[in-house]
Amino acid sequence: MFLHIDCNAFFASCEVATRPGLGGKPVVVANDNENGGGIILALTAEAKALGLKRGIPLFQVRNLIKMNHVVICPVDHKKYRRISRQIMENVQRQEIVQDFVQYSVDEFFGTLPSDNPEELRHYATLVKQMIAQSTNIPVSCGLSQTYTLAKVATHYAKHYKGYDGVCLLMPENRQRALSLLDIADVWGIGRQNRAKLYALGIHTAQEFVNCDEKFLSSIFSVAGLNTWRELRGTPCIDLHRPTKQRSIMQSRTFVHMSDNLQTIEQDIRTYAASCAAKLRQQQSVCRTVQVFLSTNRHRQDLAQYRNSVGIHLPSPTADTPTIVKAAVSGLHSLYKEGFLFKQAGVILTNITEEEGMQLDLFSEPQDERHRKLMQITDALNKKFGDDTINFGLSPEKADS
DNA sequence: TCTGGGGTCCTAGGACCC
DNA sequence: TCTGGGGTCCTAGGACCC
Repeated sequence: MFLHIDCNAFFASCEVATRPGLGGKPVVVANDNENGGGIILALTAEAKALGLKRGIPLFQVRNLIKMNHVVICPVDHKKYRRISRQIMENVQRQEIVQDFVQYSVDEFFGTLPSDNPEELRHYATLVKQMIAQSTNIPVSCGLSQTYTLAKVATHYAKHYKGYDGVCLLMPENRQRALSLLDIADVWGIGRQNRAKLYALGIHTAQEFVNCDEKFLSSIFSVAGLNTWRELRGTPCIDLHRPTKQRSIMQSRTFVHMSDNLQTIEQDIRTYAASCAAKLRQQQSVCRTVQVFLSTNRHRQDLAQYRNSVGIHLPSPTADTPTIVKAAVSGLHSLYKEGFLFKQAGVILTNITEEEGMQLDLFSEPQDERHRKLMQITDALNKKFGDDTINFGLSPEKADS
């Protein structure tokens, strides 16, 4: 049986677990910036009870937050990654769950070697209790015959108190569970597919399951069909993924809209440099540097422009100056006067292993001095903090 | 005033080959 | 009436996820 473990309101739970005095209080985690922007990313049950929701901008609920003394915690991804790793290690050490994989910072999958409902429930409860004791993070567990069905089970474990955080979805109660589930709540059905299905009069997961396979394959891609098969009890999702990232991205929404190429360029340099550092951390090189630039899509009263460009490097590299230079040239090719920009970012793609990288016949071999410089920079930043040494962050020094 | 920031995979279509 | 017929590779963009 497949097991799915989902941390409840993970970011908010992490704050409550690590900051004394927050227990029982309404707490929201938001990517607040100095200007008061940002949106709610996670919230405790007490905050939900006040009518707050994930995804809404803080400025819309300032009064509600003030009146009810809601605690706002700035988002702290480092902390969440640390706690996530603890959970992972603790579950592995317990040796109950097999084929254990981390799916995201707050979700895990695995299998349990039993068909006996009571045994399964017992094991899942043990795992849940162990996580609560060792990290103070409440989790919900779902068990069923496929990953997708296990996530359905977790949905019920979360929303019905009677399950006490552990829900077992067996074939005999599957039809009932899927009849009560909105198709939009199924893993793999996003906004577009939901709209298509609603338009066809299909609203519940069971109605989707009842569809003819041939008919569905004319509307959906393989991903949609896999979801259909998984809901019918046939496992066909593989969660095995390469450990190294295949793209590395950094972007920001600006506090103030800007048409100033110089300041945007500064930001792009910073993003490109930190992407390059991440790339070296996983011992990889990239062949393409993508840059994107966008106006504020929420301001339909202003002229809109968004565009992106991919710069191909002559040979795969993780060299900061090379990547920064490419990103800057990409930005210059995108930039247009007469628009107020709100967001920009850099994405490194075409990532391969540093070992055995292919050199272009006509390109210069990687400058050994550059490599040394990168190594020393990374070592110093690791020892003394991320911003000890920066690269090419001021235009006049870009090529030095 | 004010609306994250990351990721993955798939597909359609164009360029190019013989 | 009727304008080859396969292939491969690459890329941008779209769909999904958290």
